[in-house]
Amino acid sequence: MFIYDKIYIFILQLLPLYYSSCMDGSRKRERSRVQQAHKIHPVGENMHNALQGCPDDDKPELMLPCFRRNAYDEPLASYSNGPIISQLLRKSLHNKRALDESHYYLGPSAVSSSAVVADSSQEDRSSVSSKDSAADVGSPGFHPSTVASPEAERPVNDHLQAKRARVENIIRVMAGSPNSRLHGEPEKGEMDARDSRECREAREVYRENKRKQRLPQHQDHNPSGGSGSSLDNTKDEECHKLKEQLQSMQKLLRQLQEKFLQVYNQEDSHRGEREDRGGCLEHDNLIQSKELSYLTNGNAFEKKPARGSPESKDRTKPAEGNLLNLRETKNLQDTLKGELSRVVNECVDKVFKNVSSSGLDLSPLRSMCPSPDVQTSGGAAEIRSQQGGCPPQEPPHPVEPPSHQRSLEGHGDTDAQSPQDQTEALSLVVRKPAMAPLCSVTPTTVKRPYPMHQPAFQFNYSSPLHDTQILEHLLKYGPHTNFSGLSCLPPSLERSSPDSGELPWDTLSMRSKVGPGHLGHHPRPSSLGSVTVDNLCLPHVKMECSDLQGMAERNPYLPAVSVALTHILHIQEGLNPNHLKKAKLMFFYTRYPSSNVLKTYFPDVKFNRCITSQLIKWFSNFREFYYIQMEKFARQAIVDGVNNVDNLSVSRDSELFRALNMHYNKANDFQVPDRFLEVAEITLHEFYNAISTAKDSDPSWKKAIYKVICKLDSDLPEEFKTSSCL
DNA sequence: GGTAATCCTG
DNA sequence: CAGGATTACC
Repeated sequence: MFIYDKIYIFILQLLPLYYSSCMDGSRKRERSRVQQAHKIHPVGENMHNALQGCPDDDKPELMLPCFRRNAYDEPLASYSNGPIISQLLRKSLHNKRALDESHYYLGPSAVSSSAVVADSSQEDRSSVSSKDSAADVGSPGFHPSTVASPEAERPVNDHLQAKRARVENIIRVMAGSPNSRLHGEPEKGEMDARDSRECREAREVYRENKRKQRLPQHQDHNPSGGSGSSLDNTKDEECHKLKEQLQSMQKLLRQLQEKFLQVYNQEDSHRGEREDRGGCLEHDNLIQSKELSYLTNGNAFEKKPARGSPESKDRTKPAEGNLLNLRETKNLQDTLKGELSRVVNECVDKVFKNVSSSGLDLSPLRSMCPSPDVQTSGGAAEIRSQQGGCPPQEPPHPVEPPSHQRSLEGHGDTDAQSPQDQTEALSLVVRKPAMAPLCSVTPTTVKRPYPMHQPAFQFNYSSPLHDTQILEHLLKYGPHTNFSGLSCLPPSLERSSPDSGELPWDTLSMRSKVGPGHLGHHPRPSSLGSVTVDNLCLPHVKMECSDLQGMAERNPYLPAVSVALTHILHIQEGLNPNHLKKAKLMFFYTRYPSSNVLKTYFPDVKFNRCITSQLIKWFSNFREFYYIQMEKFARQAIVDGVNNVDNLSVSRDSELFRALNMHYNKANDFQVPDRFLEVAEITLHEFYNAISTAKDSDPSWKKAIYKVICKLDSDLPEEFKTSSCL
């Protein structure tokens, strides 16, 4: 089996999970649009949809050894060079020539050593034939060429370059920004696949929603979590899958490394023979060595003589040649390690970034996860040191960092849009996901558009996303948590495949817990769903986290995971500032919510006696403020000489409303329902009448008013139920 | 007795 | 907004 075939297959195996984990914002927007059109909403999908969810939706067999041409044709067209793989393949070219020319040049059908190779080759051929027929192995122009003749080996090089280009492009696509797909309209097949996928999602959501709505909502406090068992099981499964996929990824890496070593050990045995074949091979080896040394950041090869230099000619000496081989092998190994490490890390980063790119600020994530940008520069050193070698770090792709930055900057403005970021006392070690409080819950439009809350996406963090938030949420809610109410998830992150262990990062499809940005402007197609009630069993999660963290720490290829998981251990529960904000907004509808209502509308809160009391206390405080304001303004009206209650009205311009709005809707990003104005006016009238009739002399004169007001509660919009953060 | 609402205080 | 005290209700 030839090295590039192995690389090729391996890369193609990695590709789907890359795609599955990397989804760009435009895709999400597109998805959102489609969802709206279909009146369905995005949700966590089961893993079964993983493959269909890939950009290559229509190629579910992508994971199989027999790859369809389309699986890599598309990436191929988008990118050009890939130094690392280029070097590897170039080297493999020499190896092949030296080892067994006929073996390879007989064509794919003759390659019987491995069905996988044969399939791959055939697929290669078919894939290339259309656009690259000149390089086709089986094409007429392709003939076994003598190694010594640079001219004659041109067809070979063409073919190999074609393959190399594909591998490189795949690598590049994996390593680079998935935004490449953004620049074009989604293909029809993709769209169709997506639509069908979303239909499945909708059904899934509906089921989950129904399940959630059956959750006990009575007030009997159930600290153990009435609905916890199944959810905990789900979380169990997700964590387990996550671990399995991590291991799968590691295994793939190891396998590839071993195969590389195997191939090159084999190569060593033929080294002398090859070297006798003439200067051409030697020349190419020199080129490769030199370029490898360049790519490997030169620790081992930095002193490598320049191409064609006198010193290089001496390399034909056996001892030196062997030494070189050893070093090349080592270097190649390191190169591969480094490259794969980078790719894996980038996959991880992509996962996080795409989660956060759903309208989230990414900067915190970048600071947390060694992003590819970082890795290729300063971070590379760390990785090298971790690996004990010096995996070459390919110079940063000229395109990639900008694309990342673009995507980051695209949402960067969300970073600044935290005028109302809650800073309330909050727990401590790790902040709960700071959800954007900025949602207009009413189905109507917001009073006015607030540019700062106009993200490109439906949901959006108003404050920088804490680095642990996503992973915290992942473990808290599980990869398949129904975030229907928070349907900001990139489609890619909602894919997973239970029956495929080859999608290691699919279950990293973290659901970010974000708040709806502008419900008014983006009628949320998620009314069906609701946030899965969190009955997190914290000790369990901690255990799982520990496992994951241990894995991550043991695996130097996953520094980002290691770092991230380290933070997960501090997951805490309870009400967070966003819950408070939500409660305040709910007050516009209900002044006297029952505990059942609270439980219904805070589905992401694990209710216990303390939490319930706290929530009730919140509303009590809200009422207190509300009545104080009413009394104050009623007395003021009397002082001001208002002699008719009919002259006492509450409008959005009135001082009373402003005071209330400032208290419950400080950011003023919520469209206060008109009903609240009516209730406020009624309350004001009640106070006015009571005071004007001197009923306030009675110590309990307010009770009558309370009795009236408590009947004026209105129903809460569904949006409150479906989203934990508004 | 338990729960929750209100009142009061910080 | 939380904590404590008081009160009301079941």
